[in-house]
Amino acid sequence: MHSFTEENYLKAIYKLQETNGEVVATSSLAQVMGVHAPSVTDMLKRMAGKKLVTYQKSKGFKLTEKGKQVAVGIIRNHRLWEVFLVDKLGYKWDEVHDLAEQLEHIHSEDLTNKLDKFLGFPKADPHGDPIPDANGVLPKSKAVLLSTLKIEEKGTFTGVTDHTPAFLNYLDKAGISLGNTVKVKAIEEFDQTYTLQIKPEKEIVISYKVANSILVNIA
Amino acid sequence: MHSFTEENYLKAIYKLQETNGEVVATSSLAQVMGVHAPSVTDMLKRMAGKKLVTYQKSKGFKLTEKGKQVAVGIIRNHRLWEVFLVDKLGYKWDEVHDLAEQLEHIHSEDLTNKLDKFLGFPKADPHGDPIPDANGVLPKSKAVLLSTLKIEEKGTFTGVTDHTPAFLNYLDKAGISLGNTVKVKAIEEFDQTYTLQIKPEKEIVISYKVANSILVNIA
DNA sequence: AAATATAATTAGATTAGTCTAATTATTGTA
DNA sequence: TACAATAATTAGACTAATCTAATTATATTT
Ligand SMILES: [Mn+2]
Ligand SMILES: [Mn+2]
Ligand SMILES: [Mn+2]
Ligand SMILES: [Mn+2]
Repeated sequence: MHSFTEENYLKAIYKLQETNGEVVATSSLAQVMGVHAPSVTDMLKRMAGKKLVTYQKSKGFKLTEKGKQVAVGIIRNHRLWEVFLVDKLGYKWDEVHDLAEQLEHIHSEDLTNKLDKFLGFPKADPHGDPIPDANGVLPKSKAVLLSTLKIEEKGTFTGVTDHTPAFLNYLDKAGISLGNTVKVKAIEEFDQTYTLQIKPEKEIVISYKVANSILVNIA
Repeated sequence: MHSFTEENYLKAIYKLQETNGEVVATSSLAQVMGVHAPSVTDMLKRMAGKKLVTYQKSKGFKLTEKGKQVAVGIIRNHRLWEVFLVDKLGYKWDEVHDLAEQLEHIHSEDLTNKLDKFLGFPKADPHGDPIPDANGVLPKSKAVLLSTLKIEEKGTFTGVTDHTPAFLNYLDKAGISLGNTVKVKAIEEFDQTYTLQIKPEKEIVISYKVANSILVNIA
């Protein structure tokens, strides 16, 4: 079908479009793909030929509907495999991303769907990211950054925006896990440090940087 | 580490060495890899440079110890994934080979070992082929071809030498599954057709070709 | 608007893995 | 042993994905 490389470009474009708007620049893509700009220009021209992206010289590019379908399919694979690794094989949430980067490229819709069923049709991966369904529909999340909450507001910890093992490990050590209820007890004026209540009698202090990497659903 | 292509060459050489003796010919390998002879010469020269095989111009090649280790590792992956697909995802034994051809190339010893544990350290894959342990040790099987049994001899069906879906499906239809006890009731002089007793009161007739593709452990 | 800085593309090369056509080596037979 | 058949290698070319260096296009300042 498509090469791993093409699939990785599609995924990267998809994610850039999600966060940075419709049109993606050569340089951004080069950066996230870890290649130099001319490689991107070349690759994208080839992919435009396959109708996976639209491309106008020096104007950037965006995914076609077809390209988007493929991208979402890979993301579905990635997140389902992450659930498998954590729920079934006992991996920790900070260990699974690189393996899922490999497993996401196994080409079989049937396998993906059987895996989905085996896992009990999970709605989110171990990091709280939503899993597209078999039709490529991605549930729209209404989670917001913890850093947008005001004092006394409450929410449920549903995801992270930083997926690095370093950050995930920090959360483990701090005792914050997906599903926890958090209530903002105080926000330090000077440096935006947050004091949170998690569990009835546990209070913790986190930096703004941390609060800005945590997603919550407001209660 | 190694490319998928290299891994597939190693696996193919390993299997050729198992069945056709130590030294492998360019043409045999070209045939099983589905490429033309010059591609093999090229590839094998590169692989000799990496000390995966030894190569003497026009004299054929064989795996080094290092090459053998890699090959056995891939085979371990392949067979464990086949067990996963059948035992956990509900695939049938004739459907899993091509998926395992993809999954076997996931690079992670740790994943392989966790999968092994999750599956309960199986000794054999769904086709009865032995699974190498974490040290690459492959249990030596003493299974023989059903076609070597004499009248009134009994055995346990433990594997197949033909892995095609067509043959596996035939066995399903004939009602022969791994683990079944078989007893040779008659062998037709004219065409070597076998009459077998499987289960207390069930007798079936199979061709020589079939008897020659079934492995049994003599009781 | 012109000058400068930044971003993107083109040109030309490289590597892995493959091909076809031509050549050389090995093997089997007369 | 010499001749023919078969097997293997070399030569030269192609594609996907990458690179560096040079060039062109766009954006930002003065
Ligand atoms: Mn991930
Ligand atoms: Mn994830
Ligand atoms: Mn198989
Ligand atoms: Mn098998």
